[in-house]
Amino acid sequence: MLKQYNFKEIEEKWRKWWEKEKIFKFNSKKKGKVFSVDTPPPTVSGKMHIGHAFSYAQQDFIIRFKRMTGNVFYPFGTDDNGLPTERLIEKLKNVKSKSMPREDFIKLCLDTLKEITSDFILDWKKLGISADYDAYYSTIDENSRKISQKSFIELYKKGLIYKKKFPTIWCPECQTAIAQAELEDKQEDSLFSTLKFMCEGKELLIATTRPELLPACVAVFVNPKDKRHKHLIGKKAKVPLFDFEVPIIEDESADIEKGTGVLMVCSYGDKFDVDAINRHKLKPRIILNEDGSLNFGKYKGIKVKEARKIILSELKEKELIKEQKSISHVVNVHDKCGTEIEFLPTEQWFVKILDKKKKLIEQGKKIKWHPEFMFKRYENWVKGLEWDWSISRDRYFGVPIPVWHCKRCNKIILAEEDELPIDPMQVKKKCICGKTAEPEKKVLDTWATSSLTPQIASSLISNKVKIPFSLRPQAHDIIRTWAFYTIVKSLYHKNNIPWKNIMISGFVTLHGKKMSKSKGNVIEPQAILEKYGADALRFWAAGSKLGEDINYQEKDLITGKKLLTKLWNASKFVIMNLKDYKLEKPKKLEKIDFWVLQKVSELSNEVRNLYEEYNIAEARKKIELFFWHDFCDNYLEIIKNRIYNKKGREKESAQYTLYHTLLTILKLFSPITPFITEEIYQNYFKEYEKEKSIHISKWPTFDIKKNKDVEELGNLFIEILQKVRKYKTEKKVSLKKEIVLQIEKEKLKQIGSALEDLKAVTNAKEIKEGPFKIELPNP
RNA sequence: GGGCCUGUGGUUCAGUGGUAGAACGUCUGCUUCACGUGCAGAAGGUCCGCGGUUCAAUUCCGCGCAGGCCCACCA
Repeated sequence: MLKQYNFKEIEEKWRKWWEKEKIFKFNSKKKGKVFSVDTPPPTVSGKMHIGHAFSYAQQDFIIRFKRMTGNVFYPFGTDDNGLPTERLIEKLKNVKSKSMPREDFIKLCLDTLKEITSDFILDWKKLGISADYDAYYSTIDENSRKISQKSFIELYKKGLIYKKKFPTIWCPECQTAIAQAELEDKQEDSLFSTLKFMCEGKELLIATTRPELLPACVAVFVNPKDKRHKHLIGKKAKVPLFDFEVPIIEDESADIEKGTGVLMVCSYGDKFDVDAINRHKLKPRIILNEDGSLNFGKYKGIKVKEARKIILSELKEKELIKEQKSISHVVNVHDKCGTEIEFLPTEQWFVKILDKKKKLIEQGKKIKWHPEFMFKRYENWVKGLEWDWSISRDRYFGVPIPVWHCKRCNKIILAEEDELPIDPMQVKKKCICGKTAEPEKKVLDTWATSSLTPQIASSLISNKVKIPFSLRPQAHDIIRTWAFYTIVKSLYHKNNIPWKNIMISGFVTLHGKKMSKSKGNVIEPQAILEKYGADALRFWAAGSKLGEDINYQEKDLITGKKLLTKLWNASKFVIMNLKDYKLEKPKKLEKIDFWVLQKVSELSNEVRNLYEEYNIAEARKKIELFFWHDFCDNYLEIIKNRIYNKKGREKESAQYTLYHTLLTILKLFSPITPFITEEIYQNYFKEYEKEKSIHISKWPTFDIKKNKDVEELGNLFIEILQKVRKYKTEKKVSLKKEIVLQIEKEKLKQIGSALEDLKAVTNAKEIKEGPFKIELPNP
């Protein structure tokens, strides 16, 4: 100790020591109620990003606090299968999964993950995330696969999972079905063309942005209330360029105001088309392949966007376009790759959710949301659901769906529980009819597994922690996926909520804008760790209200670093002056000492309540204000005289106060800045305190009865001190300049035995009785 | 179009039914004895606008305006 504070050296030292000594290892025998955390398993992606750093830091504050008031189960996992992982591996290894043998690609994924995962996790450790890294899972490991497949089988048996051939949301880039939750908006420029359909020799105008779907047109809708078009109902319309006829049908959904009031229905332009075609039992014309290319005639193999151009120019050539204008509209794209989605009828597996919306909202209500308004986002999402949860993906690297189909009798054969985990591609099964069954090739979407993280985490410790867990921490962007799906699974499997509390972090923005790689406004946490250290980064993350976005500014990290320096220097001073401290409580405490102990005791309780309420920012502010101003600027100045010049009880009283006040400050700060507080604790307090690490020490409590007189004395004392300081500043003299002080009789009486302290800290030559007055002595 | 969030000194943000706070920035001053990465002091705000409830509104309610996020709109 007692040198310059070197965060790099110190943070690395304690990170390694915590790990070696297993300070954060879960111990089911430890006393106290277990606070269990359904830790978010980050998607393996090479590097931690700033949003991770922000939200994991926020959850770690709560968890480190909880550890000081009880027992904690804080596992750690990585989410490393499914589309995001496939895309990562494709990028890292410059391959395409669909152009490789399935087995080879899976092996490449597993091997690559082995290479990169430990480096990836290291970022979390560097940030000081106090998880039990031994309680580790990967969402593709054997145990997770088993739990995930078991869940599939259970839900299938309960009739909550079904398979259906249905036009579903399809990504032509990733060539798989995806779920509603994976859609994103994207603003796109487009041409809005009014085309000439024909009906009984007359032009029938229909506007569209998707002329390439003309060959998939199956009907034309008009509104029965539309006087202009009513007479057309029941007749046929001829599709321009392709010259086939489709029925004109009355349907209320045709908006009289929109476009020309006439609407073409294609298989499939959007969700509306899917519903319309089902409603009228029309026969779809499927013109798209799975890779988004057209499948017929001279357009064979041409991708949608290219085909659109060709068809438009052909329409133009034949003068079939009445009118055309450029518009900008919003289209749905796949969140993983930004590709416009299509609707393709494929056979997929779904979890029933649409008929349980009400129940799912009720479940959400039973959970305590921090902040509360985040529940609304959940509720809105559930209310707006239009599809059952599509869980199958036409990909390779995921948890296999543990079923076989018999082509002869159309039966589904489920894997037995004791075979799990199983890859149906590797195991032959016979149907009872005797025929060899076909293995299911599709895999489960990654959310189908990560929605089981409470079960997976619990299984790591022989299910010693039950569902519901105490807390799910996560960011708000995945309420509609991770939070929602976990609530679904927990309801279906356990008829329970997955956790009692959910805390939701905001985003990190830069100049008010969301950070994103494409915008190029990304700040990397690794660079912050390098320059300012984990404690400073955490201190920054502790400054924002839970759920609110935080606007990144480098100056906030400088503020954090300054706080750490101050904490270091103050501790240095205190410890230096505790060399001859006898560890005993003096028989009688000086009044000012009692005043500070009383304050720190109150602070400890307040901060405890704030942490309990997830109000980290307020807790940080309270500790900071007390530490910097009450403790450093005032108290340390006041007791310097007694420390330097006195002996015996007067000094011991100050030493006792210094010891307990500093230790308390360190403990209160320790959830936020774990490294520096551990360093100071280990350097001095460890010798006298029982606990091996400050992070497993008890939350400080004081056996102090609040004394109003002492509080008033303290306030008066500080008021006088401030007046003296102001006087000296205005006179432009040093704060150490000697003065003569005059104080009213009443107040002198109140100050009583603290007069000596007052005299010393104001450097008063004498304190006289009389109307309040400050004077510089005559030269 | 619907839902939610935000709007407070130059900047970033706390906060409260009764004189408005912090950090940074700015200005002035102060260095033997933890820290000048410090200490002391100061300047700086019709708390987005308009209504309503109230003895009292920056705070509660309603309506606007502005920004953000999510959803819907893709004829």
